[in-house]
This record gives sequence, structure tokens and C-alpha cells, in this order.
Amino acid sequence: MVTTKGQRTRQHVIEAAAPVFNQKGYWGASMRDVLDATGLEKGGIYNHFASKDELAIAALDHNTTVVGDGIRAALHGRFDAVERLEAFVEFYRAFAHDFPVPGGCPLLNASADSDDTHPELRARAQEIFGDLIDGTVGRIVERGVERGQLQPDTDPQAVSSIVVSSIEGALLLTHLYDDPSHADRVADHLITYVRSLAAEETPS
Amino acid sequence: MVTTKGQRTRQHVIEAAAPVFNQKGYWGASMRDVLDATGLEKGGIYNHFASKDELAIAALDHNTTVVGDGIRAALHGRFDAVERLEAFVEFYRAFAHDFPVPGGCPLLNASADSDDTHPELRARAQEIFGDLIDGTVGRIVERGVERGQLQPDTDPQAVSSIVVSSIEGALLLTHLYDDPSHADRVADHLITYVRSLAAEETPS
Amino acid sequence: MVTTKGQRTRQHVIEAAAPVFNQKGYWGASMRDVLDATGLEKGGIYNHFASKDELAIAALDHNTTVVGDGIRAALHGRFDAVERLEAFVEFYRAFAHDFPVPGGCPLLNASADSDDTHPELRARAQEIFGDLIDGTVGRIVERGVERGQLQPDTDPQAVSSIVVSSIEGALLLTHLYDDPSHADRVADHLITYVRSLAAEETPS
Amino acid sequence: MVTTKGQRTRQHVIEAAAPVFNQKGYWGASMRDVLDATGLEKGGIYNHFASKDELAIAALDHNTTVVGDGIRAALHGRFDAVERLEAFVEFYRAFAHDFPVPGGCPLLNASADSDDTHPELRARAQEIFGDLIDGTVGRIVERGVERGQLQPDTDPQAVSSIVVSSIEGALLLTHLYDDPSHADRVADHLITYVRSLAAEETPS
DNA sequence: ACCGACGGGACCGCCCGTTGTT
DNA sequence: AACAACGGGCGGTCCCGTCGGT
Repeated sequence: MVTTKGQRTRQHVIEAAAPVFNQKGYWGASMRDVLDATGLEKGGIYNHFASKDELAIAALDHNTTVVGDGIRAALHGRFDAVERLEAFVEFYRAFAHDFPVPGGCPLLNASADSDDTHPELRARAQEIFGDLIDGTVGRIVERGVERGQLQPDTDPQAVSSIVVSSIEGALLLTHLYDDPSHADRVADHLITYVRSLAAEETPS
Repeated sequence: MVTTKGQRTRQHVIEAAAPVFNQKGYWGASMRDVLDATGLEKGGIYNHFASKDELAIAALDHNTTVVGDGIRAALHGRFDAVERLEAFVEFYRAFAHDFPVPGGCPLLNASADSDDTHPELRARAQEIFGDLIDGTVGRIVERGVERGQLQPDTDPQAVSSIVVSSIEGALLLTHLYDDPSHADRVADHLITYVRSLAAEETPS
Repeated sequence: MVTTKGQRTRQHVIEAAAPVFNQKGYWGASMRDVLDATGLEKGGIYNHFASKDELAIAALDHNTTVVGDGIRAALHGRFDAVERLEAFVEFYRAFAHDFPVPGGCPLLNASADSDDTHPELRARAQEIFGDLIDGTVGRIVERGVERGQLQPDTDPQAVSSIVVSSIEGALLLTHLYDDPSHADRVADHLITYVRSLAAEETPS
Repeated sequence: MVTTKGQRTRQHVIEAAAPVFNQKGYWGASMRDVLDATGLEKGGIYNHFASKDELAIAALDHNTTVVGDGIRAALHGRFDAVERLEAFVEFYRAFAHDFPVPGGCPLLNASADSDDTHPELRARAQEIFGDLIDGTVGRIVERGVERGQLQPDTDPQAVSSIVVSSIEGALLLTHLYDDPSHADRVADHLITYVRSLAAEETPS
């Protein structure tokens, strides 16, 4: 696989800018911050990104990809819906204890940051959040119901909303207070909750 | 009660600036936005506030006070802990359906906005969030346990973390997608949850 | 007549910026040049002008007004069409000998400057040039024909095009070589030309 | 005649850049515009030109050469001074109706563009304009007087100034309004003018 | 109590030109 | 000979806050 110098630099810029945007927010982060973080100058950055916007979105994509990869790894090899949901919750518990992405949950930050000022960023956050809610958690529940692992009347949308909302809220508090205990309590609750969704064992 | 013209102007500025900061965020909102919203000019604002920071914090206080008043009103006249928790949840369900404060939950916004760029705002958010978690929800649970309304082993901190996290996460999604269904599902779940905390009825 | 400080400053900025734009052109003149010429700083300028464009157009208007006032003064008190045309030509001969507006003819500069890059400036130049061609020279000829001062078949548009084109071309060369002799030769020619337009004396 | 690849590229760059500079002006045209017009990248251009200045001057030379070739072709085969002057005027009438060089008269543009900001370009414009005024039109008149084709007291400098000034001014208006009628009226006038210079026929 | 002129700094983006690399 | 990465500076614009004047 061939990577040109430009591609490598572009990747370097993204990786250096990602924590900057995640910590300071789109408006709070200046291009100067990015230059300092990357070690490049204006000319070097704007060769690879047409604008701060483009870079910010690339940084968001990068941050969420990092988290998404962690989720995929956590789910890997598990086929029971309850187990998968538990793994999902436990991933975020670990996430809260040691943020792999400086600044907290990038989706949360991007969503709150772009409230009314940055439609493009908001659209991207909507899209990625949709993947998480419907694509990841929702799919686990759907399949779990199909396979008889979960109670047949389990509503995938309800479970998704509950699990994701709880986790995001917990990450907010955890980051605000720099204290993972909120995440722990919420994770414990969610573990109980997802176990309660399991189909009843049928005695032989 | 006497209100001087200055006090009235100050209050007017706060009320006009509050939605601006809540919608655009601290960094996204400019003093020009505030001037436009208030109808005043620079001199008129800086007579009452030493800086943008001071105004932003006053706006945050105003926004959270508005929400806090709503919560107090919702809890008024209810003495059973489960009922009070239900009322708390239902208040936020209604909140999600029709945000009384433009821009979504001010605490959520302030917390995410100030990640690493504005310690003062962050401290204020921590303080107010503390009032909500420990002072409001935590107290309800504590008293509920004391009065035998809730199961004796109910952990106030756990309930607080779960309820507040879920609600904040739901408000985030609701605002991001402009769709209250997330809040509804989470509210339904929380209602079930808080009812499960009720002390078992003892037959005479 | 009351003039506020703001109005006075605005006028001062226009008067200071006008020669800068006329000499360096719209693209060649930077806001820094304007700041240096006015003695103000960024904040002081942008209080009175929303953009460089707005200031540039104000400067063009100022420059052309200065010239226009000179023309009006030169024509004042003359009622014979030939005399008025002669005065018009002589005004520009004097103009070429001692440019009252540094940088040469502002209309010429604006027209050439805005070729394809600045539609707004171009539109303004068209408008003002139209006033000169049709409004000033054309009207003199029209009235001269009506009053029998000029030969009845004299075409106002032809005279306008010829007089204005010659003068502008002469100003171009005069400014390019810093040598008014081109203007003198053209002026001499135009004097002869406009005299040839006079209605023939009718012997009683 | 051998042309290396380098020479061909250099010529290609000049031909592509010439209309860009003529339309946008020296300051209004950026190297990016040139790159887009040529299809080359930075390295490709700076191999052949040391700077934007050098390229701009080469472009001016190219543009004026194109026009100069047209003039020479129009004069070719004519030996009577009046005929040659008529051909000169008619060439420019045709020029105004269909600009062979996008952006109008390159000499006019360069002269106005370089007012005080670009001495080198201004010097080049002076030089080329001198060729036109003295070298071309002036020489025609001089020879016409020598050969008895024109009235003996005809002043070459006066004719040059008048003809060239009128034409340039007409081109300015024609380009400004995208309307060749100014050029037509001026050309008609100049035709009459140059015919009036003819030596009187001496009856045998 | 309020307006509005103003300073001066920081913002993002584009500029021209140089330098490795192919 | 040409590309493409990059430096570093300047472009116009908007920022917040001060201060004189009303």
C-alpha cells in the first residue's frame, strides 16, 4: 500500500487536530491552535484542507471512528444480544474511566457545539449518532429479537434511546466532574436493564 | 419593592442574552449578537456587566433558574418520593416537547461548551448541576428512604446519576434531531424505574 | 447644520482614502494603506464602512464629485453651447496640467480597474460616466441645437463620445508620461472641433 | 526551427496568462488564476518565470504584440498616409467590435493598472505606447508630409496624440459599457479628421 | 444611563515563492 | 521539466472592551 507524503501529512494533521477540536470545540479552537498542535504552518495545512470547517469535520470523523473501532472490537466474537449489549455498556464504562479521545465523547461535543451555528457539523453529528443508535444498538436488539435471544416485544428504538441517552448523559457528567462514578452507576443500571430484556429460559 | 431603571435594564439584558448564549454557545455568540438581541449598544451593556464572561454567567444563571423554577413548580404539593421523581421526569418530558429555553438544556450546553476553554463557566455549570443532582434528586431519594417511601437500600447517588444522565442524554438527542421521541422513550423507562424503587406495600 | 463626530470622521476617512484608491487602484490599495492615510485603526474605519468595497465606492463618489464640481463651476454663467463645450474642454486641459485628484481621472481608473473583478465598482463607474456623457455633454449639445446655437443636424451622442473619449484618452497618456502635452494637443483639436459645430451666422 | 519542450511550455503559459492579466489586472489576477488557466502547477510556472512580475510583463508583451501584428497587417500594402491612417482607425473600429484580446486594450489596462504600484509594468507600458504613438502613427504622418501626401504643416505629434487618445478613450467606453457605438462615432470622426489632413490636390 | 467612536489584537484564508521529489 | 508540499506573511474582517460625550 502506497502512501504519499501528502496523505501522511494529512493524516498527521487530522490526528493532531482531533483532540484540539474535541477539547476546545469548533469555535473555541483556532487555526493557530491547530498549527501549534501539528507543527505545520498555514501553507502546510491549507494544502490539505480547504477550510477550518473541512478540517473540523475530518477531525470529528476521526474521533468517532476511533470510538467506533473500539466498539466493534468490544462486540467482536459475541453473538448473544444481551452479551453484546453488556459489552457495549462495558466499553463505555471503560471509556469513561480512561477517555481514549481527549475532551470526552466527540459526538456529544459536536452535537452540543453546533447547536445553531454550524449546520454542516450538526448534520455530520446527526449522521454518526444515527449509525450508533440505529445501526449499532438498534441492530443488536433487532437481531436479538429475531433469534429469540430477547423478549419478542422488545422495542429496538426504545432500547437504543435508553442505552445511548444514559451513556451520553453519564459521559457528560463524568467529563464535567472528572469523576467516573456517574458512569459506573449508570453502567450498573444499564447492565441490569439489558439483562432484564433476555428471553425467559424455557425449562426442558 | 423598588426597581431602579438600571436594575430593569440589567434584567432585560440578561433575558435577551440568555437565549443567544444558549443557542450559539459562549464562543459562538458575539457581543454584537447580544447588542442586536437587546437593542442596546456597547455602552448600555458594559454599564451593567464588566465583561462578556460576566454576562454569560448571568445568562447561564438565568436559564437554569427558569428551568429550576419549573422543576420546583412541578414538585410543589407532592410529598411521596416516587410521585416527586415521576413529576421530575414528566417535567423534563414536557421540557423536551417544548423547550422553554431556546437552544436546549442550558446546563448541558454550558458543560459541553466550556470543556477546556472557560474554567469559570465550567465551575458554574458544575455547581448548578450539583444542585440538581445532589440537592434536588438526591434529596428526594434521601427523604424517601427516611420516610419509608422507598426501599431502604436505595442509593440516592445511583438514582441521581441514572435519572439525570438519562434525561440529559435524551435532551441531547431530542435537540440534535429536533425529535422528542427519544425523550419519550427515556421518560417511559425512567417512570418504570422510579416506580420500581417504591417500598413494598405492607399489608396490615 | 449639525455634524456629529462620526460624520466628520467618516468624511475624513473618505477624503484620505480617495487618493489612495485613485492612485493604487482597488486591488492595489490595502486597508493598511487606508489606515496609514487616515491615521485611524481597524476599529475606527469599520465603524463607518462595512467593508473595503463600501469605502472604495464612497471614495470613487468623492473623487468624481470633486471633478464634477469643477466642471459645474467651469460651466457656470455660460449659456452658449459652443462656449460651454469650450469651457468643458478647457477645464480638462487645466485638469491635465494639475490633477486636483491624485492619480489621474478617477473614472478612468475605476473603469479600467474593475474590468472583470468588481461588478459593483464597474456599475458605479458606468453610472457616473453616463452622467458625464449623456447628462453633461449630451445635454449641452441638445440644448444648443434647440436654441439654434449649434447646427441642427448635430448629433449629441456623437459629440459626447468624441469629446469624452478624446479627453479620457488624453488624460491616460498625460498621466502615463506625466506630460500634459498630449492633453494640450487634444484640447486644441477639440476646441476646433466644437467651434465647427456652431450654427452659421445668419446675416441680417 | 527547433522548439524545445521548455520553450513550448513557456509560450503556452504566456498565451494562457495573457487574457487573465488583461481581464483581472496585475493585482486582481493571482498566480492561482494563472495555474488554473494554464493547467500547470507552481513548479511548472516558476521553471520558466522568476516571478509573477516577469510573467505579467511577458503577458503584456504578448498582448500588445498580438495587437501590433494586427495593425501591421492592416497597414500592409498601403502607402498613402491618409489611407494608412484610415486603415489604422478602421483596425481599431474592428477591434472594438470584437476584442481579439479578452479584457480590452492591453495598453490601456496596463497603464491604468500600474498607476503608482508597479513601476516596471508602467515603464513597459510607456515604452510600448511610445512605439504606437511615435513609431507607428507619428511615422505615418512624418512620411506623409515628406512625400507630400499630407499638408506640409501637419504636426505628427498632434495627429498622434489626437488619434491615439481618441481611440483609447473610445475603447475604454466601449469596454465599460460593452457597446461599440462609442468606438464607431469616434472612428467616424477620426476618418473625417485624417482626410482633412490630406494635401490639396494640385490641378495639373 | 446610554450611545457610539475607536484601539488594537486575533480570526481565517489566500497570497507568492521555495524546496524537495519524481 | 513538472508536481506538490510547505513556509511565512499579509489580506480583509470581526472581535471585545474602553472612554469621551450626551
